[in-house]
Amino acid sequence: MTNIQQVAKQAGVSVATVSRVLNGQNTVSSKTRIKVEDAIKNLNYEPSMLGRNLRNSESRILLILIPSISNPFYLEIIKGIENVALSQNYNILLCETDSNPEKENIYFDLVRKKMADGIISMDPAVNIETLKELAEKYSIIQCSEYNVDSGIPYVTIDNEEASYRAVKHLIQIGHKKIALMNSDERFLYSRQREMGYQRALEEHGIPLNNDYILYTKHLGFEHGQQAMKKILGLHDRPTAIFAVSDLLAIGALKEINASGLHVPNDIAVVGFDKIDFSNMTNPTLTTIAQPMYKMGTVAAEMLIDKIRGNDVDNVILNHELVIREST
Amino acid sequence: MTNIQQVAKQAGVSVATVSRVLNGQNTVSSKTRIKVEDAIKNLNYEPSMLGRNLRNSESRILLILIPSISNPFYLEIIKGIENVALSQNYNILLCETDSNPEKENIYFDLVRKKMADGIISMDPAVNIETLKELAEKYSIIQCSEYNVDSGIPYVTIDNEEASYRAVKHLIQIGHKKIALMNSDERFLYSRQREMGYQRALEEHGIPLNNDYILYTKHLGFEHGQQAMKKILGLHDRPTAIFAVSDLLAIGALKEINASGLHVPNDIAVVGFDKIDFSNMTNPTLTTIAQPMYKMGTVAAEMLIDKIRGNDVDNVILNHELVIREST
DNA sequence: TACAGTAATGTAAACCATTACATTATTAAC
DNA sequence: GTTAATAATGTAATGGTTTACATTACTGTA
Repeated sequence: MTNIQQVAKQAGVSVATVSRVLNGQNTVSSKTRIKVEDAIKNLNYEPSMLGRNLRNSESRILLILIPSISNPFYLEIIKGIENVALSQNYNILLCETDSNPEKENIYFDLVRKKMADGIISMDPAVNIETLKELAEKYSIIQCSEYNVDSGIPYVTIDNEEASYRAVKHLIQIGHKKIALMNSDERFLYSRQREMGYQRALEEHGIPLNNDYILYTKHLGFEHGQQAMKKILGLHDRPTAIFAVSDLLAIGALKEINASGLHVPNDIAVVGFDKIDFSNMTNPTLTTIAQPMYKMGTVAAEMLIDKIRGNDVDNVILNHELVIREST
Repeated sequence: MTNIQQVAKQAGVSVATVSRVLNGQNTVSSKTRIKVEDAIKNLNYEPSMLGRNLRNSESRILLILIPSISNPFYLEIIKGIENVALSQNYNILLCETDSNPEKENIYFDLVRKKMADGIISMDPAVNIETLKELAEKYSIIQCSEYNVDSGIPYVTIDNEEASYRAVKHLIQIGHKKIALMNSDERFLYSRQREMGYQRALEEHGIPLNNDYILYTKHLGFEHGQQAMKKILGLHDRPTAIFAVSDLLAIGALKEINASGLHVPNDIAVVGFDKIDFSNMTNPTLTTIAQPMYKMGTVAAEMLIDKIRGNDVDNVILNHELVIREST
């Protein structure tokens, strides 16, 4: 494998000059530049990132922590991150934690060992204590899920308001018996969305009914089905479901269909996220659109900024209610 | 940031000894080992992958080339790859090419620049000439889609046979007018699946009808919808659809539902891949299950083997017909 | 006690590029 | 033609490991 010394020798210059040509510095005379470029072509030389990275003490790799790659919610975010990263000569390492602390730690080690320059964490179940500790030495951003008092910069949406709007929409089209299919109260977004749900009900004088609030362990399709089974078993069945994730909503949809009831005539359903699939179901799903791509680009910009040593501010992005066939 | 010299100094030994402790070599006396371990703990030392990688001329990163991260077909494969990779101390760089040669080239550069130790290509639209050239110098495996004469090792399934079985199933439950919703004939899997389709028809004395064979540009949901629209417009409508991808099939399903027809009573539908979502549709989708996770693990094992300098053989995995509500 | 043989440790080069600083070449001005 | 100023190039250290080879410390035996 050719290295920079061999190029220098072939071109009859010093390695410093070759390096300068490589990095596009303008202190090289065009005569020598051409000599060097010829030598590079001749020898088929490709500069080694290994040497460069060591010298520059950087890996040019960004870590993306997600709980599960199967949740399409993250896909658009990742695309956003990737585009910004690539444009700045960074690459991304996608890390699926399965919300498993051990796996998480393997990935944290990558940044400790200089294999990664920073982290964008999207895992709601991340070990926040470790993350805080890590954030003292390394560049870290939280995306979507965050912790207010951690001091770690984040980009997210206003979950409380989004949830409020979804529920208000259901109320406005005449529903009074509205169930909330929530995830796990450990997560901030879950608590915030529940608050929005409560606020909408209160504002319209609808009393809270605890039978109508369900929690699921995970945001998977099957969990939506299970939760919906419980709801269908209630003696006083709700006429509308607000699920905090499209996957849950799609599970609910499936279960309602299976029970012979009709959406939206018998039960209306609202989801959250506007994943691609929410448009492929029958009926299509009313949902809250998160600006996922944008969230990704912002997160990546924040992280790269932080890596460069700048201070970055938190960002709250706008959401949108998308009304489709399920309501 | 502490380095190995500082640890050596603190422990009162040489860097070689520290390195030996780090790499678990057994030529270190337990007395010194303890000294070194104490120093490591004291100084909070973490070995730098940058130095190590340079010295070892490796990056411990594997490149995964996929056309689109949005196609769930790849997700399980990726999980398989990742598990094997992690267990062998490799990390994976997920690269979405969008079947765009420029983007592809950015990623190829990573291996040229030693930023990656090898490639698993899953992109049917990959530039095979470049890939072949690259394969002479670097370790490369093709997964799912492959090229017979490229000399690049691959892991895949028997597409012709799988397709044959899917169509035969449709024939056995009484269908004679069976449409094939194919992708692009440029791709080997596409040609192979068409051959399986033809063989099944021939074997049962059903004449080929070219109106029943459609091609789509991409494997997306919308392309399935569009193709289905065309099919529904035929004066002699088929009674069954075999789509070469679940996403296409789901698009078809949606379109059939929208037109007021019933699946499977009016039109039966078979997909391909058994992605998670194929079980969430209404009705659930009959499909060919590819052993995606297994395919991933095998691909990763092959690649790591190749990186180690061993020769590897091609692998053909088994598929399975999963009969569900849509037929 | 001396010596061979083995176990433990150390020295220094290698991996490859970048860059502060030093040196040499060139240009401009008088 | 000299000198000063600037442009172009070179030298050598640096980043952090690993490891072949060299050296030293130990063990057991005669």
